Amino acid sequence: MNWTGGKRPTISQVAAQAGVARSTVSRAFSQPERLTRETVARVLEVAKQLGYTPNPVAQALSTGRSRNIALVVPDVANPFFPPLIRAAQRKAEDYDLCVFLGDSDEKPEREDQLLERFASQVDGVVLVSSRLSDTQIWAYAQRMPLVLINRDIDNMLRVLIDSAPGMEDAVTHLAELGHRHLAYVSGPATSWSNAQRRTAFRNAARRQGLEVSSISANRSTYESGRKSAERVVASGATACVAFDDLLAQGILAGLADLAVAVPEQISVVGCDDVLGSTTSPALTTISNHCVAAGEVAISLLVDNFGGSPAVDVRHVLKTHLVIRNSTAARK
Amino acid sequence: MNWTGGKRPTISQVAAQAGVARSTVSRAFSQPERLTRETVARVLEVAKQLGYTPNPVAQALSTGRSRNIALVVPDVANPFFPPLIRAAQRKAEDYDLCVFLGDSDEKPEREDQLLERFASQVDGVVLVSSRLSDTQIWAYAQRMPLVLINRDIDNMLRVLIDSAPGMEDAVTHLAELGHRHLAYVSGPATSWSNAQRRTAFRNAARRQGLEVSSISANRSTYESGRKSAERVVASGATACVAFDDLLAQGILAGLADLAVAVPEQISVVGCDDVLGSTTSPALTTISNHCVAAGEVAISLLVDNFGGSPAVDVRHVLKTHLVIRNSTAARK
DNA sequence: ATTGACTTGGCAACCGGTTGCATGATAGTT
DNA sequence: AACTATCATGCAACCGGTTGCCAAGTCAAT
Repeated sequence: MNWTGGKRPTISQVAAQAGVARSTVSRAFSQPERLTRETVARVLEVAKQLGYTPNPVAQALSTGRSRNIALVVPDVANPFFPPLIRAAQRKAEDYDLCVFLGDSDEKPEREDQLLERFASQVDGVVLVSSRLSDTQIWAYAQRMPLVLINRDIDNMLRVLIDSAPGMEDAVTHLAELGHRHLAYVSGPATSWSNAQRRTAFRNAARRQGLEVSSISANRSTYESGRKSAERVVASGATACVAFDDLLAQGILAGLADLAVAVPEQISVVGCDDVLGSTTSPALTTISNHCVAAGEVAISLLVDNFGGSPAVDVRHVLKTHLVIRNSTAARK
Repeated sequence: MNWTGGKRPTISQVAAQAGVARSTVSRAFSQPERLTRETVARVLEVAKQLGYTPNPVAQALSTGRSRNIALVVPDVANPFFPPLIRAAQRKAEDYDLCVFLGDSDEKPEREDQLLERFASQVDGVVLVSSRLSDTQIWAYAQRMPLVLINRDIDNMLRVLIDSAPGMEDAVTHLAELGHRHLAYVSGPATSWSNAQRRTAFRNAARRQGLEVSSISANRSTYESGRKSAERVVASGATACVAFDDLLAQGILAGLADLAVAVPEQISVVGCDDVLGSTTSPALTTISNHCVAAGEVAISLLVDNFGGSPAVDVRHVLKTHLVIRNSTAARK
C-alpha cells in the first residue's frame, strides 16, 4: 500500500453519495448562495462524512489560480530575513495563501532558476533584495505579479526601506559626540540597500562637514566584519557605520581582538536592528521595520492579483536610530 | 491586460505547430527514448521557439505528484532553524523539488492548519520539532510521506539529534574544571529535544556524582534566558548548561547585568552551536549538525516517495562539545 | 510474397475540479 | 388559465497535461 492515488474522496464521489451533480457539489463550496439551503446542507454533510476537501491542484488547473505565492531571499540564514519571512508567511496565511521559500545564496543564476521553477505555479512573487538585473526582473514582472523589497525599479510594485532618515540621525548623533572622521563599512556590491545606505551616509557626513572613509567588506557576514576591523582602525576614523548588524557585530569582535575598546576608542553603529541587545556592547543601530516590510509586500501583492503589470507603487518605510551602548563621546 | 490565462503556450499549440499529436509532445519531454531522434528534435525545437514549458499544475493533476514538499518549523526566527531550512531547501533543489515553508509559531493548532492546507498539494512533509501529539502526527503520516526532525515516534521516518554524547562531554568538561554543582536551564516544555537534553544532562551528572539544579525558562528566547540568570545564581550552581544557544546568550547577558563574571564566577554552556563566536565571551556549546539534519531529512523523504507508511527509520546524528571561552575552572 | 516481431506515434480516456448555458420547476402577473 | 420571470440544478466543455492501447509502418526471416 502506498500514498499515490490514495483514498482522498473526489467531488464525483460526494456528488454520487449526495445524489446531485458534480457542479452542485462544487457550488456548495464556492457559491453556496446559488443553491438551496437544504442542498448545501446535504452536500456539506456528505462531504464532511466522507472527509472530502476540494483538491487544490485541480482547482488551480481549472481556475488558473493556485493560491500559492513565492518568496525569494538571498540568504535565509542572514538574521535580517527570518523576521521578514515570518511576517510575510503569517500575512499570507490571512489571505489563505501558501508560500514557497527560495534561497538564492546571493547568486543571480540561482535566483533565476528558482523563479523559473516557481513561475508557472504561483499567483505571484515577492523578491527580497534581488540580485537580478533590472531587465530580468522586468521580464518576470510581465509574466506574473511581482513585488520587490529593497530594490527600486520604475513601474513596479516595491517596498523600500529608506535608510536616509536613520542614517542622518546616526551621523548627527556621532557628530554631536564629537567625532570628526567616520568610516562606512559596505556590504554586498550588488545590493541596492548598500548603495542607498552609502549614499545617505556620505550626504549626511558632508552636511555635517565630516571626513569620511569607505571600507569594503563585500559579503555581509560576521567573519567579514571581523576582518574589516583592522581597516577601520587603519583608516583613522573614530567611529564607523556598518552596512548591517551582522557586519557590525563582526567589527565589534574584530576590535575586541585588537584590544580596541568600544565605545571608548571607537564607536560602532549597525543597521537593521535585528540583533536587539544581544551584542556586547549592545549595538547602536538604525532600525528598519523589516516585519512591516514583509507584511506590506504581501498586501501589495494580493491587491494586485488580477491587476495589470507596470503599475507604479513605491511604498517607503522610514528608519530611525536606536541608541544603545556601542557609541560614546570621542575621547 | 492582466496575467491570468496569460500567453503561456500549451502542449496543444506546440503539437499543432510541430505537426504531431499532443501525446508526442508530452513524450518528447518525459520519455524521449520512445520517439525518433528527429521527432524529438523537431518538437523540442518548436517548443523552444514558442517558449513552451510543461505546466507543473497540469502535470501534478494527471500524475498525482506535484514535485513540491513542505517544511514546517516552530519559529523561523529562532537561529537554530535558518541553517536547517537553508540546507533542506538546497537539497530539495537537487531533487528538483520546490519547498513550502510553514511557521507554526510553536502552536499546535497552527501547525495543524498548515499541514491540512499543505496535505493535498505536496508529495511529502518534513516536520521540525513538531508540537503536535503523536496521534496527530501519525494521522498525517498515513496520508503522505512524512519525516520528523527531533521527534521520536515508532514506525516513522525520523532524524534525531542525539544530545547525549555532547552532553556527556560537556558535563565531564565542567567536572574536570572542578565544578560540583551544575544547573540545567530548560526550554519549551513540549519539546522533545528539551526532554532529551535534560535527561542526558541528569544522567551524565549522576555518573559524575554532581549536584544538579533545574531551572525552567519555558520559551527559547534571548529575553527568557536573560531573566533566568538570576535563578541560575540563586541556585548556587557554579556552571550551567542551557537548552539552546539563544537561551545561553540571554543568560550571558543576564549574568553581565548582575555583574557576575563569565567564565570566572559561573561557566555557561549552550546547545546547537548556531551562534559561532558571536557571543561575548564566545560560547562553549554542544554542536549538532543541523545542516546535516536538514539534508538527511530531505533524502529520507525522497527515498520514501511511493513507499509505504509505517516504515521505521531512525537516523541519529551525534553531537560533540565545542569549547570556547564561556567555561573555565571553578574559582 | 507472407508472416511475425518490433517500433513509432496517434486516439481517447482520465486526473478533479469550474463554469457558461440550458432546462424544468416554481412563483408571480394579468 | 395562460404567460413570463426567477431560481435551483444539471449538462458538458474545458483547464493542460499523461498514458494504456492500438494501428500503421519497417524490416528480417521463412
